Amino acid sequence: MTRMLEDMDKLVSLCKRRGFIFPSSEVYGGINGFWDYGPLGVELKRNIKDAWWADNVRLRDDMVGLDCSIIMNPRVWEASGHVGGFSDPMVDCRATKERYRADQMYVFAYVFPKVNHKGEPTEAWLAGLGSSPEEALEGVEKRAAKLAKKFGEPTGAPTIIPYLQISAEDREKVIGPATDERGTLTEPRAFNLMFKTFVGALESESNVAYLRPETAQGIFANFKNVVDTGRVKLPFGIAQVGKSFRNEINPRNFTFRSREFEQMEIEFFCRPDEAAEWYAYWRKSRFQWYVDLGLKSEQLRLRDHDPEELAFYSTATADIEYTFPFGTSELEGIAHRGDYDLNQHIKFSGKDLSYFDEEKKERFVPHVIEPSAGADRATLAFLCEAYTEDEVGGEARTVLKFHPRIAPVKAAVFPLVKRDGMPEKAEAIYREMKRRFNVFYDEKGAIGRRYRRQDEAGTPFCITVDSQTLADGTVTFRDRDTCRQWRVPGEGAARALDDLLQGESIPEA
RNA sequence: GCGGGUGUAACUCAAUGGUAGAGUACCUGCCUUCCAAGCAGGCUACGUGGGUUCGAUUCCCAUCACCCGCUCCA
Repeated sequence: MTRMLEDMDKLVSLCKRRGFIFPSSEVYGGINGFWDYGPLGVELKRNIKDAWWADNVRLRDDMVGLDCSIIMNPRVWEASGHVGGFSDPMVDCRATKERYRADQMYVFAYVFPKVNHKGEPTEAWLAGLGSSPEEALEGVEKRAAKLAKKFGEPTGAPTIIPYLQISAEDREKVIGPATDERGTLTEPRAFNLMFKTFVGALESESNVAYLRPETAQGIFANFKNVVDTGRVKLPFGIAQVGKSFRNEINPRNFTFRSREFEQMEIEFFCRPDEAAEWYAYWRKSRFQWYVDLGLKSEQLRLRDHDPEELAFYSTATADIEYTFPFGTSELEGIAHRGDYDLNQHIKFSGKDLSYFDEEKKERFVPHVIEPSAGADRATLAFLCEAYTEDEVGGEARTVLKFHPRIAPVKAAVFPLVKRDGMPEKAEAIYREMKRRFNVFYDEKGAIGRRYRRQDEAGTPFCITVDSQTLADGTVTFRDRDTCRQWRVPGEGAARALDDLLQGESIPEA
């Protein structure tokens, strides 16, 4: 009998109780949007990152790794578009996905003579862009003239209102600069996405720098270095795992949206004519990775973006989504980004970042497929998926059913009782295994209690030294999910554990 | 960002205008031959800062954190 985790509270308190995840700087009251990984959590997350690195980098012939600095030349963020509206209030258009500076947007309220069914004249609140109302009017006049054909000449000059002074109610009437639809503009918001800092002791505008909001740009910025030195040939990918920072307005849902988080990103470069194929490949391959590590349930899905949802430079994007207790959210995005990013860096850096194909004697800017995953989100999804409540011998138990590959502790070694030389035998096995696996030794309290403790930590196997061990040298192995036990020769215990961790199934009862 | 809620021990919760109690967990010892056993002992808390009051964990205000809904989400 298993049950899906129905709310996050249980997981949050388990994470705290067992040392997976703590609120950051908790003794000072915490800090919104930041979390710390405890002894078990750090092992879990590291195992997930290691699995990602092994499967996507080390075991492949077409991938190399990279580890870039978190603070980079601020021009990188101008090229990427992240620095565009820093500190200025911005307005988003829901229809066109464009973003405007609110202080450069003016609304022109026209009144046309044609009346509607209520007998009221037609109003049109047109938004225009410019550093002054006059400049903004230029773009708007044409659209007003078009409307005049339909509704008659406006009854006078339009009322000019800076967008920043529009009330929430009136905002619904405004027609965005690039649409004919009303009410698609959001309220003006300061967009301090990036954390700002200063390089050097002096805090002046000239030495402002940013903590990276994504690891991807470091890869693009190093594209030429890797091509020149890495002996790589298209198609190939560059992978990076590392911290990124976003000053989220509204961190929520445990670690899901944090201000400091860790990404696992790949930029896979290929010929433009092969990009669609590689996109399809990564879309499938990345989804399967989660399935193979245990996200087998219906909670996982792959969702293709609608055309109107795509960034303007992307021809296709898919999200790998997981249904958490708080809702369905993105674990990873796989985006076909075309040659947009490299071209941006070519433009801003003035350097040639094109690639010369020796075989075809062609020079071109490669296209890129970007599978971008969140390590913390993956960790959280694996925790939610693993969380199980069942019954053993009529007693409720909480167990984290992690895939052995990501389980923080691979096995626990116990003496059945603390006498007759059992602790010594058990500790010898523990010492031997510790050289290869993260294992745990425990001799305190009743055996059942020790098993349950390991269940809550997600330890897949427990190894117990008992009186029969003293007689014939065998130990018992106990499986976390079924509580089934079987005997294995003590000398072969490490190898037996290795086999089990490699996926060998447990013996039949 | 808006609205609502919560904040007492490691966890889950009580009580109280006169500084707090339980269960679980944890630690020590005894006992114990396989799934949270028992006995004895022990450690640990009123998020933070103000205010009212003779006295505040309790009332008020602020702040911080978390949760729920809306909003938002490169």
